[in-house]
Amino acid sequence: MPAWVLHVDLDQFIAAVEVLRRPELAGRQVVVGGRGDPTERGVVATASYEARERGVGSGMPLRVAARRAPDAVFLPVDKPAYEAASEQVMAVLRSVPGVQVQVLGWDEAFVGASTDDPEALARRLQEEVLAATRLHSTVGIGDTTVRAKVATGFGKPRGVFRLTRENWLAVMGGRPTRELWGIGPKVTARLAGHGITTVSELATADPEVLVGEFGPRMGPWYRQLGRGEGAREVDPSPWVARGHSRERTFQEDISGTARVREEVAGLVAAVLDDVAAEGRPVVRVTLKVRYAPFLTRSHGRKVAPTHDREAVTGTALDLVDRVDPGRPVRLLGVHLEMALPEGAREGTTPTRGAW
DNA sequence: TCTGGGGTCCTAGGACCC
DNA sequence: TCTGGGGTCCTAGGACCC
Repeated sequence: MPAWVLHVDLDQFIAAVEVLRRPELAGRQVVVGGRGDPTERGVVATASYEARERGVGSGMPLRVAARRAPDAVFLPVDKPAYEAASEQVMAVLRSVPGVQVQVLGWDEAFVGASTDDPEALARRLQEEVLAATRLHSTVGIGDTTVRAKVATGFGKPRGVFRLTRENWLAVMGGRPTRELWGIGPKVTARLAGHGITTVSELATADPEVLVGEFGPRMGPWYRQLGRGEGAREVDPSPWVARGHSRERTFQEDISGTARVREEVAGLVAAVLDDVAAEGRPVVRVTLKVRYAPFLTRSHGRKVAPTHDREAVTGTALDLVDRVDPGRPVRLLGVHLEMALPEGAREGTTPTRGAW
């Protein structure tokens, strides 16, 4: 039996979870983001289809969303609720016999399986997730992770779509490179500078041109993306975080070394709690500063592997010395990188989290 | 209109060493 | 006239994704 990769993606995940516990919101314009106050600094995490019709989309400042959809219901981001729903969904997927599950995020996962009828498996996954959680999903079927992920976009909402070596170029060849997973606005522009604007042009691009533009690693990888190639199997091994971070955008810019130190100390304490839960030592401390209006700088320092909270806090506070005391600060962030566990594998292809 | 938060990985350039 | 040079570590920034 042939091996398949299925990409399961929940439809409107965050908005759907909110509507499930507030049925009166069904059919209304719902915008989830920040603390749910559209007069505050913050952006849209998810908008319901009804809100999207008014031009509201992910990443948009809440203030703009409120202007476009003045009648929308604004809700705060409730991370624990989404995590709980996500765990339920993943448990359902894992309960299916003979499949391997690779979680990509709250609302999506790769499912690997050998079957003669991948569409039947896709429908079964959708039905079981719906029955257990009342959440609808779309499934992309592919012979690689890249094709499965892209296929999902053609199945939305609540559908199933198959993309393989046979139909990849017929379906994707004429489309813009931007539609590929991992190609954003910057790379799109750089490709266009070489006359490469479609997927088929990328698939057949001169490898030397791509290496010259993007380097020996990313150049060949982008060409592979254009061909829909990638991993043929899912990786079910447990996720091992490289680091943890906390950052905070202030509703009003702050200033003064004392205030900055106070905020940094609070952020470090929170991240240290996350790190402690994993039991691995800290090996690098990075302080992120966003000055008004929007200039971002980072200052990092490698440290000898340590579990000592005071040492880590001290390093973070030392880094505050690099903050310009004369500029108002809009955001502060602390990132702690941890030592990898013994035997952790290093990636062999460019992997943005999930590839 | 004014730009979140939590992640991952890659690259460039300087320091340092032999 | 001469400006070595390759490898590795560290840091800052960039790009992308959900």
